Amino acid sequence: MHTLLKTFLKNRTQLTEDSIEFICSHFTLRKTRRNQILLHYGETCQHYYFVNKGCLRLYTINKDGLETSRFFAFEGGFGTALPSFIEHSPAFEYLQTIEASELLQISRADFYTLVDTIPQFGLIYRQILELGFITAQKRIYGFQGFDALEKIRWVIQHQPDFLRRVSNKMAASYLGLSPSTLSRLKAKL
Amino acid sequence: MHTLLKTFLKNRTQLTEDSIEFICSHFTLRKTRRNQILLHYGETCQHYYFVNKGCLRLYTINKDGLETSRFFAFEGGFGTALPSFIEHSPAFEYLQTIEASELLQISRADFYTLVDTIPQFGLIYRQILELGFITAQKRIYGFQGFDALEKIRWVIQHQPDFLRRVSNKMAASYLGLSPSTLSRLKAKL
DNA sequence: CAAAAGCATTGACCTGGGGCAACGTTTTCA
DNA sequence: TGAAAACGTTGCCCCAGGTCAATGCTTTTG
Repeated sequence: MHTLLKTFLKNRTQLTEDSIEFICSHFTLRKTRRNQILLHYGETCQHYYFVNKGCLRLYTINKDGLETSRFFAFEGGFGTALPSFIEHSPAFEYLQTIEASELLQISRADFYTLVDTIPQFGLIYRQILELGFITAQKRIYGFQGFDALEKIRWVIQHQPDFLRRVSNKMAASYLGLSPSTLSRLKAKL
Repeated sequence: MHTLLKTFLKNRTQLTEDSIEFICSHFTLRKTRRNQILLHYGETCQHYYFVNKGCLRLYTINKDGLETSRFFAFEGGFGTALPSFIEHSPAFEYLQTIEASELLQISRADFYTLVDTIPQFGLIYRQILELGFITAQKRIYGFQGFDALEKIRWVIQHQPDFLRRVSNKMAASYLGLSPSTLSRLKAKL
């Protein structure tokens, strides 16, 4: 059950088998259905999730009812509503699994206890933050000045499975395009 | 010379006077001119900067020669080309002071030594990362679905001094608008 | 397993905001 | 301090990509 998570941990730091077991023991399995919502807008996020199977999506709905996808985590990735989780404040976003999924979840309290007591785990958290920061920057700034076609080429290049895995509608809302435009342009390669 | 930095540190954690002095002793003063470039595209960023006076800008120039401003740090703020600094790799951006400025700079090596040896400083770094992450998210996702006028209202609301302090051109490149559009819309309040 | 709801695709039409250029003002620097 | 360069503003034109709607396909659910 914790195989994938253990691999994740081993790939990032030197940790003894015992520490790894100890860390893993704080993660519990949660099975979810397609389109199941884990966190509603306005709720405070209490868990960090590791995706064992399936896919986690972070999104918002603006005042006009328009959905915007912010982030997707697939197998082997971590995800949560980070601003809410960090600041312990109501989220301005939703968290859902877009497929039937298996998540390993850890509570906020346990998470920060591990961060503060196991230096290696603190390091992993720092890496997650650093990487998250960099990835977000790259996506955003990489997109700056891109037209619709360039954005599509960009995802195909950087996340080859993305368009296959995610619905046209969600992909469009991630790229900041209308579903029609994405559909039209995909038809032209 | 280190007054502002000390205030910054004191506001964020409990640190003894000695630790604060010790931390500050690693920051050296650097005076720069208007439009002086501190880091060129392709160079590896070796310093973290604290702005004592003036303003630091992070920007890129794309293949068509178009400038995009990514981030501004004013008095009392930290700034650097974070992806390059973190990954110790060539930057895909420039760093400059857009006014004559006084910066307190710390070398990458010293910075990470402090992070690793003074837990409180590690905590401050974590806070900077968390905050940077959240701020970036808010700016980006806050802008999603905003039209030009809404973006302008957003900065006026959240960074009232910004439009006054920064040239029309730079503000436009930060907001993802053309200078003409920004100019036109400012005229209509 | 059939009705209903949701999604993808595509055509017709429309518009926000970008590009370009002209002109006045401000900044730069020899 | 004066010529040159850079910037801000504004008018005119145009197009990438949005909205809306029709059609057919796929998924959901009672």
